[in-house]
Amino acid sequence: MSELGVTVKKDVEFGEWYIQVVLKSNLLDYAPIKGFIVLKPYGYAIWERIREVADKRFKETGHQNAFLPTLIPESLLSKEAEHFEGFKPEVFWVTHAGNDELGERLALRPTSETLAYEIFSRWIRSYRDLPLKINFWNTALRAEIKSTKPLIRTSEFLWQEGHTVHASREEAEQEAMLMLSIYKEIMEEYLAIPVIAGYKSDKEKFVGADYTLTLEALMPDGRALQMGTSHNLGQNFSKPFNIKFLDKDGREHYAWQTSWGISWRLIGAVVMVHGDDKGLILPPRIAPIQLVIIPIFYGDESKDAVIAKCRSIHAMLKDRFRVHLDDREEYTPGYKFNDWELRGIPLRLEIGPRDVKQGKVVLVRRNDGRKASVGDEELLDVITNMLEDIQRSLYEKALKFLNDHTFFVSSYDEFKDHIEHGFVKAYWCGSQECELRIKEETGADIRVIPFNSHDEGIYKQEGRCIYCDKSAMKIAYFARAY
RNA sequence: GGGAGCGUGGCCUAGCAUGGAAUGGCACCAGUCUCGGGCACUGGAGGUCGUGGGUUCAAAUCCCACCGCUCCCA
Repeated sequence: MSELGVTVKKDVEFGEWYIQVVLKSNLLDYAPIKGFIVLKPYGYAIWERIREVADKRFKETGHQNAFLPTLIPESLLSKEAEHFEGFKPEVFWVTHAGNDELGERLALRPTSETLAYEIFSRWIRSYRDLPLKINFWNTALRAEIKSTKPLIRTSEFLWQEGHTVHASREEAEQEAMLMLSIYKEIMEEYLAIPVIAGYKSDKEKFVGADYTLTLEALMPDGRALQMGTSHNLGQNFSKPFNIKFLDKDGREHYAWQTSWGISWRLIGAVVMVHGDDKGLILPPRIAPIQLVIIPIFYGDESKDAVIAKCRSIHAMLKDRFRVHLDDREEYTPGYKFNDWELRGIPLRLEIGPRDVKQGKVVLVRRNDGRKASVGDEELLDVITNMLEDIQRSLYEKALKFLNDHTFFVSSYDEFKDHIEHGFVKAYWCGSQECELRIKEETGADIRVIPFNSHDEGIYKQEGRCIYCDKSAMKIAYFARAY
């Protein structure tokens, strides 16, 4: 019992719990380099599900996939000064080809804006070439010396980075907002994780962007996790990279740009938000295996009948669901129950001699352990409903946690009382000075300045900054973050 | 940026104080047997004790240096 399963309680030792779950559920392994991980087939299968869903939405909204090099010449990376300064401390550099020192250092991409835009500038001539909407599924490398955590913060990560070029400011704004809404849909409807949407503060925005839109989720330990970002780059890159187009008016204009990304960090969020003391719990819509069939038999005579039924049920389900028949003979059913629970499979289907006789199967829900005995003929409908119900339950539970751990405060003392337990929502005057002080004194950042905060009743009137007490129109969500 | 911990078969671990044949469990392989919540038994294979140097008749153990990894806090 001891070492196969998770040996600590999620509520008691959250950090240790997380590590044990991601390792023991076979999502990933450590790599022989500090801060790097190996995504194993099971973890990669989850990434493939996320990618499938996202890719479909990207294509529906007119984006195309492409690929570009991993290496970026220093001269390009440094072309937009603010951007370069921001990434400089965490860039890995290639300095040699074989034994020969390179004339110019090459960066392992921390993100591809500079490289992509140097290329885009050669592709774009007129307004007819716009909008240009390209997405890259690749990895990025950022040297994380300290505070690494598998999937959440690693020196290399799988992600997608979308890059678009538009003829007008308005179009770029709409694009940044559209992609944020697609991300939100994926997070809430597929990952079953509620998120707060809004703006980053200037301090926290992407270096080189006019502004950054973000989606923030709350983890069970009360810390916030940035789930995805969408940047309006304005003309900050089109100018240094000379992305110009000839417009209908016969004049050349600098283009307007966006970039946006989500990463395998989302898998880490799913683990943290939904998992329990037994291990992973995967939302049905992204689970690589939605239900697992486990045969139970005594002796050879019941075995044949049980296996036969398992096969026919498997055949019946396999076109509708992602289903796996675990017919390994070297493991007992009890072992398999624990094993698949650790891996977070949403539904378990048990078939034993009793069920063969009665024309039924036993269904067990991973999220709440509830068991049901179901007749073969109604199985398809019952499973469909159960998977939907599990998906919904996970979201609702996460939403309740978010609501229960979001605190509106009107004094700095209250702020400090709550900041370790979740999101603290407070008025903020907008000055970076207050933001920095709060960070220093409490360890908390502004995670997001929500959209439409003034539409909600309580915030309609002007308030007072939580730190300096000057008049404030803005509401911000503060939290300690990963 | 600050702090702590750890390196011994694939994994976990004993041994280290007081130097003298490397311990046990899990996993693995073969067979018998079992199966409605991590079955049992028998046998088996598997080791540069992180690396380098030093002390010693003798080093996992003592000394020096290095390397690597992890966690916690900001």
